[in-house]
Amino acid sequence: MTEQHQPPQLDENHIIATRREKLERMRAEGGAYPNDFRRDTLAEFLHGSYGEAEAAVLEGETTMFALAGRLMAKRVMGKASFGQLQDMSGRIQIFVQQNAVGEAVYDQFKHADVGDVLGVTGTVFKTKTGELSVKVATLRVLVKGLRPLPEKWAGLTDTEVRYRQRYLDLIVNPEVRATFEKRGKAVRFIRNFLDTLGFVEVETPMLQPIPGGATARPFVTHYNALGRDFYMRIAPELYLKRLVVGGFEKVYEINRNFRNEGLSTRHNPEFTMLEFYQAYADYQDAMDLVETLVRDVAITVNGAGQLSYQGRDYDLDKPFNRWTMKEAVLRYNPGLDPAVLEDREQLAAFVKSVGGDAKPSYGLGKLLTEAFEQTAEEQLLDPTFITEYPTEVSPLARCNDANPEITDRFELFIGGRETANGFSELNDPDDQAARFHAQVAAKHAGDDEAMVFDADYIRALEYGLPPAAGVGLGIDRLVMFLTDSPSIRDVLLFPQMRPEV
RNA sequence: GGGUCGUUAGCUCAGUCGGUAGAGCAGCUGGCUUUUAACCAGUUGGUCGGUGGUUCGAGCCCACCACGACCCA
Repeated sequence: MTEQHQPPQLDENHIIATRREKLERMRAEGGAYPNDFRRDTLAEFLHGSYGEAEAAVLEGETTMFALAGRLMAKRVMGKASFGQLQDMSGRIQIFVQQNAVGEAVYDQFKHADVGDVLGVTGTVFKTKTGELSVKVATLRVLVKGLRPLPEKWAGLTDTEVRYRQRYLDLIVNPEVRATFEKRGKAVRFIRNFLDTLGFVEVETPMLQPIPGGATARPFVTHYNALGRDFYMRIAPELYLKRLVVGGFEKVYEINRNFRNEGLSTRHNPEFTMLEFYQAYADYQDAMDLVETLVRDVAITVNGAGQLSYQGRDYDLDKPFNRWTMKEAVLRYNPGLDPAVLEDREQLAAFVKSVGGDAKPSYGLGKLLTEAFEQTAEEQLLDPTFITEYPTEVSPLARCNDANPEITDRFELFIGGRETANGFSELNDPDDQAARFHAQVAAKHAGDDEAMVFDADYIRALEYGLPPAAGVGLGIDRLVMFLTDSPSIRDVLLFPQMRPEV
């Protein structure tokens, strides 16, 4: 019994050792990891079909069902026992009687452990407390669980273990599964929403020779065959706009971006963005589309436009606020003289007074943005579009026709967090080249988030990018909001963590 | 990067003034044919995150390190 299947005892305790002994017994009897059991129903189906039926009616019910799942609770009383079986659809109680299944099988169930995967057949009935249950006819242990599950009452609460061992979190915390099902539903809805409007979904490179489309530090990797470094993309933007040049006039991509930043409850180094581009549309059209999309995704996922996030109520059915950046700064700084926003020295002093950065190289636009980020951003709880972003901080956006100091750009804030960013695209290749040069200069001046010159992108613009609007929308932050999740890690199945020691 | 808090049995947590390491659940043994945190009796299980230090003696005090949570940048 002690020979061939015994792996090195690295992480053993007596509970695991006991379960291994049970496994060895199963191996010896030739039934350790079978894959010939087939279920024909799910817990949810049984509840749906029989949950409302009277106990007396079910007594005549002879239909045999086969179901399988993880044993989540076990209550043994002499010669009759109850258990809870959990499958992908939910849980259902099973009732095992010695004189129904025989002494050997009953004994097997008595020694089964919470965490084992069982396959059972049987008929439905209701207990005297009225709980729909399966009266077991046959029962097999399909998979022996070697590690004990977390304690049944307090459960698994250690956030570190929950994130590192998400499978365990999913087994014992049903609401985690619900969050990720909502996430899937939201993404599916967004695809369907855009498809219906005639957008085409595409996939563009994640491994890029020149990182572009956003101001952020990229991850660097090495391409052996080419003998040079490549970058994990920080945004798909420049590729998607090349596709608009190529004639994909309504195009989108939902996929991962990578930014070389710290870890926090709001940031994960890889995150999911929707980006879409529409030719012959401007940022106002894009705002309208985003507003509809966000409202409808909430209704699809949660059933209503009204929802609660971290204890505060939100009503997405109401029109979203639309303020300019200056309006937002003045709104949250009631004593501030609007003239200050037009004077570089006074504005720099103000920015410093509210804890912002005011480097000598910053112009009025960058200082205004600092003031906005310091004093307004996190107060933008109800969905709010902020417009009139300074050109200085918007290297890819089209300048406003009436005022070249600002761009036709918006950001959407929900719950104090930036959730979407969109603008009328800059399609003048000479203007774009000039802004790239400014970014390159900023990079040389020490801004390691500044952009790199992308000559092919300029070449594409020289063929002619139709007038267009584009939007990036953070899926993770949207899902956080929709699922009332305080941390981005709660909406990522496997959030980035420091490696285990 | 800085601050605060945390790390004790498989899980959830206690641990007094520095003086032999505790509970519940889980596990094991026995009893129990409608339980549902089942119950009753008995019982196993510990490198107290790691490394040093102070001390006759450290889970507890000190230093450093690792990982995590929260706040700040």
